[in-house]
Amino acid sequence: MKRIADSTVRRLSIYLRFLEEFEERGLATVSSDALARRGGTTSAQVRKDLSFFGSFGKRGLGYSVPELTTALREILGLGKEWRVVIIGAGKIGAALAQYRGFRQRGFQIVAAYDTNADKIGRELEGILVRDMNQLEADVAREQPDIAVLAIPGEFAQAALDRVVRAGVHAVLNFAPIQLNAPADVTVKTVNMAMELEGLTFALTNRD
Amino acid sequence: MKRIADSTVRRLSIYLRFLEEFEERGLATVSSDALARRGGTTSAQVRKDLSFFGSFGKRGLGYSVPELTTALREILGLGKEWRVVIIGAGKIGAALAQYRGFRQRGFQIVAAYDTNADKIGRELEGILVRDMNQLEADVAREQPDIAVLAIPGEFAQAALDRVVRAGVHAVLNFAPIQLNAPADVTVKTVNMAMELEGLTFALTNRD
DNA sequence: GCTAGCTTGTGAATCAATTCACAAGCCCCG
DNA sequence: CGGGGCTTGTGAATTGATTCACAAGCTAGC
Repeated sequence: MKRIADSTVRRLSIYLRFLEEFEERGLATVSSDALARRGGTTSAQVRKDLSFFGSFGKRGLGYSVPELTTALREILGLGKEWRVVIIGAGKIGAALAQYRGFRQRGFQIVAAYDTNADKIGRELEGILVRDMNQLEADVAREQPDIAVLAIPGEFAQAALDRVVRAGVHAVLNFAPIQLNAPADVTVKTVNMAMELEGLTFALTNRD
Repeated sequence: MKRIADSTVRRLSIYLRFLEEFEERGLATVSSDALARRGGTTSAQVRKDLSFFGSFGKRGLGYSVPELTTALREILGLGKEWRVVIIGAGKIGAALAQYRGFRQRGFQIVAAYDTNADKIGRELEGILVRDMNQLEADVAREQPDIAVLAIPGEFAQAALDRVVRAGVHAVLNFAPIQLNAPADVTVKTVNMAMELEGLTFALTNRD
């Protein structure tokens, strides 16, 4: 398949959210223009994005809301239940563990890990906190799909290396640091410091 | 000034982080190539990014680490102390309130707000939780620069409208929802669901 | 079953971002 | 104090993403 741009995938995510909203409101069909308006983009963009994956609409009518919803779920890989482990049972780990959208969208949090003896054995929002030393053995047995790094920056690269070596191919990183991973591993970093600097830049260079 | 792309600003943030690292290690100068290698980009990209803002290097030698650090801080608007309010004193609000990088980089958290009577008046990581009803009066008096939305999606647009009406021009949104704001307000959204879907897309369409 | 009115899907055109490539400039060494 | 070895800064070229624009196709109404 032709390489799909990151920006396209992000927009597909957005469209899916709107489709779910439309579905709730009982709409049967939706036009590329309606989707575009709702999402602050253009109808041509919507159609182009979808065209990478096939033909989902009916000319003159638009897209069937349930059909396009299903198609997007499939494209985004939301058809199966994904197993997630959280590395780090601190405040961020806790916020993630209780995040509704996680379970709602078919992500099952298998376990959390920490090195702090006070935390190991306790529960974090109903999820058992395990000893980081068990990580490799557990991953080999339970084959989680995604690891979430919720630990300080100075430990993040080492933790990434460990989960990668153990066989995880997708990592969501909350540590404010640039990580290096092999090409067959996808890493997405959520870096609050960077977002804040985007804001201060905008504030400083306004008008 | 020519409009600067978002991607450029993000990279400047990254460079700044590396420069701080280099400064700690005591390096006096750094070449665009060294910065590029550290950050997974190209030396031409680094030079082009910087060239939008001026000329910071010496040919044949590279960039003075402290000088470029200072220049980037200035460009990104990190020269002053910014005042931040957190809307929502739940788990995410708590994780943000205790986030080290926040204070370290000159962001002062002024207050948190919630509508839940049980939370109002308590402290969240040392920050007073105030009644959401006071928001407008407080903002008028204290003039915070940035509002962070750490509330469920269904309340986010209303909260955004309120902080904007009160005079805030920069918002960091953690609610998993697309927000609409006037052109003179910058909104950055951190949407975990979207990042996760980027991962499942990659996992699904791998090889 | 024909026409009017929409809306899709997609090449072509435009706009934006990245990479190339090289003259200009600086430093160090002899 | 002149030449060799680097590295910057930047137009030009390339690559990538978005927007345009229109033929093709569907629906509804009569």
